[in-house]
Amino acid sequence: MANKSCIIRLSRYRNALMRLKALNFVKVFSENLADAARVTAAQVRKDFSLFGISGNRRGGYLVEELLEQINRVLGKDKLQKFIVVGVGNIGRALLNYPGFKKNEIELVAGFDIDASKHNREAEVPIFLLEELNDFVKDNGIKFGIISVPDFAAQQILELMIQTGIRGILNFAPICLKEPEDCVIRNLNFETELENIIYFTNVTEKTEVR
Amino acid sequence: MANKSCIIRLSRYRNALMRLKALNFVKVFSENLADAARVTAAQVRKDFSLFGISGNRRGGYLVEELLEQINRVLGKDKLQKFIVVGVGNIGRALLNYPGFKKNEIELVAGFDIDASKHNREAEVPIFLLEELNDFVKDNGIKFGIISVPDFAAQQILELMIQTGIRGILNFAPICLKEPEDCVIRNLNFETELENIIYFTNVTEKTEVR
DNA sequence: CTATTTATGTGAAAAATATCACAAAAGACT
DNA sequence: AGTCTTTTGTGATATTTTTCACATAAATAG
Ligand SMILES: NC(=O)c1ccc[n+]([C@@H]2O[C@H](COP(=O)([O-])OP(=O)(O)OC[C@H]3O[C@@H](n4cnc5c(N)ncnc54)[C@H](O)[C@@H]3O)[C@@H](O)[C@H]2O)c1
Ligand SMILES: NC(=O)c1ccc[n+]([C@@H]2O[C@H](COP(=O)([O-])OP(=O)(O)OC[C@H]3O[C@@H](n4cnc5c(N)ncnc54)[C@H](O)[C@@H]3O)[C@@H](O)[C@H]2O)c1
Repeated sequence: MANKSCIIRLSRYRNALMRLKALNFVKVFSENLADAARVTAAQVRKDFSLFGISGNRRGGYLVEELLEQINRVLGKDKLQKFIVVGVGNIGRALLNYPGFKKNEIELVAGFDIDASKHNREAEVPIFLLEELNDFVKDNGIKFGIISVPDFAAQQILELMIQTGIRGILNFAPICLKEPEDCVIRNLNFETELENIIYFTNVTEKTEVR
Repeated sequence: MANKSCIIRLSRYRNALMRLKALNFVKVFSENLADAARVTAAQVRKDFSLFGISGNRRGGYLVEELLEQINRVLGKDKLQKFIVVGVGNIGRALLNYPGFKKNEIELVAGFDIDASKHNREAEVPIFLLEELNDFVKDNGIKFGIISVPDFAAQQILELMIQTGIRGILNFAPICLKEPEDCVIRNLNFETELENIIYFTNVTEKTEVR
């Protein structure tokens, strides 16, 4: 089975292809995609090979066709709906972001315990947490985003699982455990910053060669 | 040299240790840290071994001491200052987040081309983009965050490099290339969501075993 | 129509990363 | 003081991931 980094790369190829398409490009070479995704050309071709995606020898790949094939792999052939729990700074930023819609991702509703965030008339409605269960079940939602404070994250995870959510992006700085039948990706900005700090310092020291 | 995932894990161990410390725990075992970071105990010990971090056979590790050692590795023994370019939804969320301060990370200023975002009296001041160069040089800032729209990202990267910034977290959905002497981490929410969509669908299909 | 060029597709090789498994150290118990 | 128990620390081993390198197919040119 494909691994996580492989799928990240597919997303990046896709991103590049969308831009090329917008510029009316017809063909693209593994070399080009490699540049866009910051990997080697061999990696690009190997990734495609894994999913049986093929181009034309000598002619490279047709942008339109390749995009379609990647879309199929990534489940972008249909709109994917997410709900957001925790409508604070991050939650709001996500709900306001217009870029998702262009990519077959839709954040359909927000949920919060704070009644002052409640607004069922908004373009993307914000409901009370108690309404989560019914909403998810009625609308067959499979995906959720956790953007509540750390101490509430585990509890929200359990609630989401109960309602039937199967894939979660977690912004709380707690490493949530993947239950049996659910995929979780923990994103921690602080960890990202610490990574940058470490590698910046290391390369500075290493440079004295 | 340590790799990226290894440093991510160190951050996670650190996060867990901070919580244990707050609860007045004195000792911790590799098994405990493994649980917190969702890895194996052998991995934890191997990671420590790589940095010459050692505990007491039989006695595990002393929380306080271990924390200090990890802090040293991660550069958390002194405050690390970041600037943020692009004070929109994401930029604002970051600048408002109080959690960074507790972890020796400080976002010291924001910069934006939009004059209406400008506010040099705010707790964290927001300056005009033109002021970036002097500010970074005068204050010896090494780290930056890019949270401008995708079309502006490359240009901001180049500007940051010129001013002397050496480590960057990029939120724009463009895979920026690492220049020679600079570390860049590209974070793309859409890619993260696509990852979740893919693996949720795959595990659903795989489950029919 | 044949030769040449060029980019793909993919096994084989190499490199990177994670796991195993167990000797060694140190506290606990008698 | 000696034995037992438990957990670390780390070479050896296994697995995963990436890169290499080249045969193969298609397009172009002569
Ligand atoms: N803002 C940042 O830049 C940033 C940086 C790093 C990490 N994070 C993490 O991301 C998460 C969200 O951050 P934020 O800045 O948006 O926080 P925030 O405090 O602005 O918003 C949190 C929201 O969650 C709601 N909430 C609290 N408990 C809830 C519950 N049980 N159920 C439903 N809603 C609940 C609150 O009412 C609030 O609206 C936090 O875990 C934070 O640690 C944020
Ligand atoms: N908000 C989200 O949830 C989300 C999700 C995915 C990706 N992103 C990406 O993160 C980045 C920031 O998103 P956002 O929602 O905060 O956008 P935003 O539009 O709210 O804010 C962008 C800010 O950048 C400023 N800006 C524009 N050009 C600039 C320049 N050349 N120099 C300095 N400032 C400049 C604008 O004035 C604005 O204040 C974007 O690249 C976006 O694609 C955001």
